[in-house]
Amino acid sequence: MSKPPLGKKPDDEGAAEAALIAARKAKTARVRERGENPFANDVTERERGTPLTRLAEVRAHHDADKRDDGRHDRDKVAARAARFRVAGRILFLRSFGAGAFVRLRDATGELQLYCQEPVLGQAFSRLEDLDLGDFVEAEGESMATDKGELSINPTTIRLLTKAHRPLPTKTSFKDVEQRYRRRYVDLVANKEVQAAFRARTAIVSSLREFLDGRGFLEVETPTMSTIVGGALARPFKTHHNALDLELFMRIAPELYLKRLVVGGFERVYELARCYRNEGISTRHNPEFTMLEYYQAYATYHTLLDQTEEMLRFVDQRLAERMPEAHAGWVAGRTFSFERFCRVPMSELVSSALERAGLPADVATTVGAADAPIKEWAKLAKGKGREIDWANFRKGAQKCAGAGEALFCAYEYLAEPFLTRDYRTDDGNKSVPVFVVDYPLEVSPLARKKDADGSLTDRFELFVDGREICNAFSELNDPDDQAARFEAQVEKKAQGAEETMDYDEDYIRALEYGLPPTAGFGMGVDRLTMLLTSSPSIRDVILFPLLRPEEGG
RNA sequence: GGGUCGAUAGCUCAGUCGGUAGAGCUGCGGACUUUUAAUCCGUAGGUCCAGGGUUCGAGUCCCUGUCGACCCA
Repeated sequence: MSKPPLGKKPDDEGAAEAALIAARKAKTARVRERGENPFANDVTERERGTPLTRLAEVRAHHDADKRDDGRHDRDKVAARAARFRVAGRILFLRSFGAGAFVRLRDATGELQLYCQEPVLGQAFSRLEDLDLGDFVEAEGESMATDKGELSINPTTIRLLTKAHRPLPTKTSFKDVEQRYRRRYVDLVANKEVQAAFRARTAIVSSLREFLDGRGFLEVETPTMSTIVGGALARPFKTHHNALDLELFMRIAPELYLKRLVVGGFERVYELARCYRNEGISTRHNPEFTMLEYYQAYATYHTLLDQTEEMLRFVDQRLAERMPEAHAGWVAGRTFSFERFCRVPMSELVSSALERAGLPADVATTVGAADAPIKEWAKLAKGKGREIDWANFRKGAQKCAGAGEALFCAYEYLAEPFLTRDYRTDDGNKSVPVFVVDYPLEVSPLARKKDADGSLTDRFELFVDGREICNAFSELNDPDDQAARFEAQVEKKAQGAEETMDYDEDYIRALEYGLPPTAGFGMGVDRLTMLLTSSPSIRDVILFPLLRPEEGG
């Protein structure tokens, strides 16, 4: 690292922080003067002659020595005492005249050292060079204090890694922006943060387990492509120099995965990092992870059942792997997976109208100049339903056909009230709702219903009012697909930004034959938010996109 | 894009009516041999987000901007 130019402040450090860092560096120098390495490396059994024991293993060794209150019995621990070499980060440091408590943490848990001058001898003075946040190694017999705290009574202790920057104090680290910018500090300082990310990993691995167990093949498809497809969203652009090619980061893996079904992989899935050049909010990060899977010889009905199964499976696995945290999250949940509802979109609209006390033709006449919107608003308000009439009307006026109008009506009349309208029998929790049978116009890749060509064999799942899954029976008629691409190109020509490109190679693939197939997509980030009761997507993405720091 | 709230010590936060910048924790020095947010004594630490305005005087009032959080689209 180079030094900052003269006259410029080093980073954003104030003088006070610089002083804290200088004080720690002085300790580093003292350690060096003693001939010790403040960034030691010789920690393995090969160098030390004894194995390093994880903190949880020390606890496990004395598991049977616990009293009824969960503390440790001094005599029992003494009877089973053994010598351990342990290492970890100092989370807590308190010294007395001739004694000191040092609480260590490693990935498995925490354990304290009870350091005594008579036992450590000259090495006791080394404690002066230790700070909160340092990594240390200690070796000694296990013991319990009078207060029943399992401890190590070290005969040796040494610094492994000096932390030059102070960790936040026990008042904790709450500045939300800094927590995201310095996630490494957030993870140390805020315990529940680690739990959310461990949950994310557990969720992803149980999704794999679920699909692998059903004969799905996990694949990886391109994240850069010359064509934008598979969803409706604005892409990021990039450039390949050697080929002088403008490329787009993928917004969805869909079209590649279906090509693989054409090729004979009848069940494929991808945990796909996707990129969408859109706003940032508590539910949106520019890069996010989507699970998509495709299953030949299945329909969206198959996937309705499978989705319920999958969500229950994942939640069950999470409960098994993180029982304590899971119990806490479940207690905070306002939804339940006990029962799911399946309702056609048109029915959602008509029943929403009924619940709001509105006439049946609202959806078709809201765009008209003489629509009695004030009157309707009054009616709906009387039923406790605040509808965004201004935007509803604007949206309705832009609708090209009956399908778009139905979708618009659903968006404003029904979707905002899903959690209110669909509840468990006791009324305490919301019930997840499958919104079934989407209009053709808003579903450019889904198969038309055989019985009604204005609708598609498609559903979305809303849990707790949030969209989690999108799935449909795939459109496999190449001519129909070509016509839908053309409609998208037409929209783009008229200025629409969220459209798909015409993908000739995909049409060619369909011409070779895509068997009847059902496809499924789910936001992994949003699922994790849901299961861990996290209010923001940034709580489940380790390094969310942030504006760069000044001078950084 | 619109609205609400916020930015003061390394961290968490006070700051009254506009009148010398505060606390706890952290740090540093000291006391203390079983602490769990220890306790006690001492001490250090500030571009009050930036710019402009009002005023004898602005952390405080006004305007503009930057950044952030939340809600809505």
